[in-house]
Amino acid sequence: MVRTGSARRPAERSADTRRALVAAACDVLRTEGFAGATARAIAGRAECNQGLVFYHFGSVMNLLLAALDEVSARRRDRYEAALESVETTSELVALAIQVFSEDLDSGDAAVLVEMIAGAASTPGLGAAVKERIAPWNDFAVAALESVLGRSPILQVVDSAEVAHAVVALYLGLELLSHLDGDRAPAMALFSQARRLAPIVELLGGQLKEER
Amino acid sequence: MVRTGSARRPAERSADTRRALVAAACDVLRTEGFAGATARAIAGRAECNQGLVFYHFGSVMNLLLAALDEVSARRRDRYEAALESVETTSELVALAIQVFSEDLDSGDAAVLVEMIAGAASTPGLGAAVKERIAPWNDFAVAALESVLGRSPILQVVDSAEVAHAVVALYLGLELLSHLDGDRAPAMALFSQARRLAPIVELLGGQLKEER
DNA sequence: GTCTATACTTGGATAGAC
DNA sequence: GTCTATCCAAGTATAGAC
Repeated sequence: MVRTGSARRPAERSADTRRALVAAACDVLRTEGFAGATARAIAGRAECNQGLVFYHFGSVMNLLLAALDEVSARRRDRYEAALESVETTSELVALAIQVFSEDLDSGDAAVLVEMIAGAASTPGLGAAVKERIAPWNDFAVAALESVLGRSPILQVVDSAEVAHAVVALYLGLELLSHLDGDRAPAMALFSQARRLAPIVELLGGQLKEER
Repeated sequence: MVRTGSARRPAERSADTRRALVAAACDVLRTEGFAGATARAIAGRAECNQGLVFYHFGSVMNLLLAALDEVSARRRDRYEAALESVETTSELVALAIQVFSEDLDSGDAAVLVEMIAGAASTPGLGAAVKERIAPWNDFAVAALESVLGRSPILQVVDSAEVAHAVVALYLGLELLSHLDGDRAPAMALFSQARRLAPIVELLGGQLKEER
């Protein structure tokens, strides 16, 4: 018989606590920002003792990086799965909008932004965050190239640079939505993008007949 | 005879100190981020006593807001002056690139980003920052409308939404450049935009002959 | 107006009991 | 593994001397 709930085997309890702390770290980063992400605030949110932050992660910074890892891994999986089903520019735009919306709602984008903006305050944190951002950029490049692969549009724009712009736009929209406490402007932009996608498709010579 | 340097009339010394603290606050926000912008760090950078932060501004947060005011006012003046001489889309893009580059180099963009990202950690700060962002958005809208005024392009995109996207892109590019310690990707994007501007001009029916 | 000194608070981190 | 208690450093803010 396997017991459930809070009374489990030690190894499981430990894993539960780690998970709770990581989840709480994401939560606090989202709601209180990097400057508010203290050991006590996070442990309080996880409803566990403050000392456990240091027992499990050694330092607050390591816990925050673990939170960033968690978010990065979760999103990469989501992105890659979604990308499989995309072939046209319109579909890519729809996917991007879907994924952006999810990240704004879940707070994953906020975690990313707070860690990037907070990186300035701790030596070495910048490099660690940078490593964890790379997959997001790589995904954007891959997504663009999988769709624009043989399109003449690549003769006029560079996919790596467009990907960089898309990531920047993503981060900036999160900053503004979070400040406003209002996702409406981002959503309005998305619906414009949705309407414009077929036009880009046309310009790129990606009419359905040509595939 | 007017004395210069550090020995001046009391009122001038006071103003000098305030200016030094505001400048130091910008500097620290840029290099240490919001979380590193403490009274001691700022006073140290200004080479004055820590207690003067509270004498002149009452609290660290007020000083940071004064720094944001300073940056906002300075940039608004710069933008408005530059906007006067702009008529075509190509000119607008060139202006935007010029202004973006200046803000990345001077660190004004970093001040803005750090204050927005840091706003989450202090109740009430979000609203204060939001007020100070409004002019930036207003400028972007005015710039777009002054150029696209009678262009048919406004029948397919909304200038307020495009302006929002431009501001978001601006903030996102700052986040990424700052993390990378490298403005090259942003600059590469700018040069792409410069090449693409004439195409947009063409699509928008803004050929020189038509003016 | 500025400086020194200091009260008070919060946060990172560790030791030791359970 | 978790909790209590505690140390120490850093931060905000104020009082009082100059």
